[in-house]
Amino acid sequence: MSADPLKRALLAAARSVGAPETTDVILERPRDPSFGDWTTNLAMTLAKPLGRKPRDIAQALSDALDLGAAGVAKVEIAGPGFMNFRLDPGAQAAGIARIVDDAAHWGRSNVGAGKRANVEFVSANPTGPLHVGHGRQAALGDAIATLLEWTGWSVMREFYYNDAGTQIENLAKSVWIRMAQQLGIEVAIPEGGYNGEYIKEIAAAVIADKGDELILAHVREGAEAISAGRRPADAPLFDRLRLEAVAALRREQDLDMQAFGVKFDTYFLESSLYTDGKVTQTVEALVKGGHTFEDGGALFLRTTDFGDDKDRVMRKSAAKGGDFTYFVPDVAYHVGKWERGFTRAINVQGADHHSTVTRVRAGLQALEMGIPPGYPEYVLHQMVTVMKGGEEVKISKRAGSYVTVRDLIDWVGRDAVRYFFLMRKGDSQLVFDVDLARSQSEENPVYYIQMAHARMSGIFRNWGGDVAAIRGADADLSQLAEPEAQLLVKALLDFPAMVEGAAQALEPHRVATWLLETARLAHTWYHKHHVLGEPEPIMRARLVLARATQLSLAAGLSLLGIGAPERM
RNA sequence: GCGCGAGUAGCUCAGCUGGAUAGAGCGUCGGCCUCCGGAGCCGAAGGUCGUGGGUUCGAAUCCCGCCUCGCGCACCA
Repeated sequence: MSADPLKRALLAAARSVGAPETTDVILERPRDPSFGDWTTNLAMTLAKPLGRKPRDIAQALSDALDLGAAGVAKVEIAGPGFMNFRLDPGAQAAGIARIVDDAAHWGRSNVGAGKRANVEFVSANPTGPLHVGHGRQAALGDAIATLLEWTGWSVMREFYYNDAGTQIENLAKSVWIRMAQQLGIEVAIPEGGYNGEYIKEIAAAVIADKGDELILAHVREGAEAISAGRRPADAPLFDRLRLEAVAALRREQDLDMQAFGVKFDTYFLESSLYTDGKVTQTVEALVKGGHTFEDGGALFLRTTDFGDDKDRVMRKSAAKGGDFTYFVPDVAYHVGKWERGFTRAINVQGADHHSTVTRVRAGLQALEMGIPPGYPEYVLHQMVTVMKGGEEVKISKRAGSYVTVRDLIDWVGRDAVRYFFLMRKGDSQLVFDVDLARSQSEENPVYYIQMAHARMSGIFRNWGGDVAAIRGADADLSQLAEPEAQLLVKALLDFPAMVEGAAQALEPHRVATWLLETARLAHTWYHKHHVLGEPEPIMRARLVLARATQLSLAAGLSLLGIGAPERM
């Protein structure tokens, strides 16, 4: 029994005592279960419009309430005017019939009504393997996208490659230097260069592949130029190295995401914004709109008109190279998202990028093209600390200076990595305990939840019947009257509302919390009450509950991209 | 200094958008293996919700001040 019949009955009761047409009924789960199954503060909110005491109103509402229609066994008035409802246990348990009868839609809703949302996440520069922060973004972004899909949005998962700009230039220079070193030339990696193992691998691959064409004198000249802070004279070779390096790292990052089970619909290249002319178009539109000015040879956008604390440079002065700063393509990129028809754009990023939020939005507002001020939305997450053997891990062999997503997956497996990244809300810092994630014991929440699912599956294995054919009508669900069964039933019936709330708040951790709690209730019920070997009516009812539990746990796990094993 | 985030049990964290006696996991202590998987279950102890004010019937939750920690404050991305 969901809250809906109760809500309708209360609304009718409210009308009959003279409540305004606009009255809304808010039902909540009481914090303390001994207060009942549902509670409402309706009488208190009606106190002012009706000019009566809350407790009197509560009594009048209680008298007017159609208990049968509401599925309520008992109403209590408590405290300043709360109304507590205890549902009829049979009526409540009957609610789980719809879980097993229509498993494919359980937990899904349609508030998004097919509107288009773009979820952009990871968006790493192709300059190195993905680090743990990207892992958190991947887990968050993928889960948020799934949550939106479950609530009726049409979602595109997008990865934005910053494949233009200074960092890529540094990447190419680093590869050049490693190549030179491997050819016997003595040079050092310059300031700001990359020095992970993977750079050596790329350099070695280039030599192996194109060794015959390499002109040693050019390599030497380039190495010296890079050391002196310039570009190599052999521009075609430098270009080639850049492309090789970017391609190699994109392959590597793709493999990382594949290992993590994350699939993107679109890979968007920053460089395409330049080749398509979108960047210059955006700049022209901004200049035309009158929100720009020049100072010291640089072109500024007056972002302070839109809440920024200082104006930002769009195009550097000639003395600084005359390039656009990164946020210009970023604005052009988001114009593109809007033009592609995404009424929502959600960006999942590390909190260290939060300064870009105001800037990008300011750029979009300055264009005055009707984009809402809150576009795009941002989900920013705090830093991740990796702990192993009681100590913080900072170094990865391949990447050199940071722990990679691949390291984590290798250590603890995909499911545990996903869960650990999602069990905390994004805006709190996360301690990733590798030893805990790896342990196959009750301490590990992932195993605990998966075990609950496996146990339900185990019941069906021993039963031997056709699990998929189990229907609510096969059983008298009022048999599920024990406290342990009722608590589990309530948790299961909360699932759709939980999903909707998590989707609306863009907070996948609510799913993780729900899973852990529901798994606990499932273990407790399983331990206390047997399914098989009980009298037929009881067994039938418990099979339905076990099936509803199995389906709900599997649904919650799949929302987070985690497997639901039939056996452990 | 300014902006953003965090501060809740010994530890790691929830707290459903302002509700009743603030919860979970781990850890600690104490129980439970003839039982659909003990990779488990049950119970107990444990908190001045960083701090000082304010808003109201009611605050961990909203507002202001202060303290601590993290991140960011480029003509880098």
